[in-house]
Amino acid sequence: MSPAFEHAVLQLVGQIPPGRVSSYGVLAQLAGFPRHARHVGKLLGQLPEGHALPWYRVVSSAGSISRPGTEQADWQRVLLEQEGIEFSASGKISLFRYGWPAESYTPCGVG
DNA sequence: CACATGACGCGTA
DNA sequence: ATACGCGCCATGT
Repeated sequence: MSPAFEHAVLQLVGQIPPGRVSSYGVLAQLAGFPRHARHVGKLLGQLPEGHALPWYRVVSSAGSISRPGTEQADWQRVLLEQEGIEFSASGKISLFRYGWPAESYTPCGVG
């Protein structure tokens, strides 16, 4: 992937406020690379251990944590809950409520 | 070039 | 709401 892609995505991830979440697809689009959702996930997975980015604030478009069953997923849920995010019984997050930026998660794109 | 893989997303059943 | 199939784009074999 182009450095521009990585730069844009990583910067966006850093902009996600505590207690809020964003999704792969939305980040890709905001970064200027629509339909590159998979690459956002790829990028986050390639992040080194000592990074300061809130990678855990990124979930799938359905509001669920990716790669269930892995330590990453387990840890991610804990971190999100620590920021006050609530999970449904099926382990999903309400993007309508916690999604960031809000414009990207409102029914008609209007706030 | 063909085939397989991946922290995804959407439409349909 | 859940499960399956297919599209998407880059990378490795």
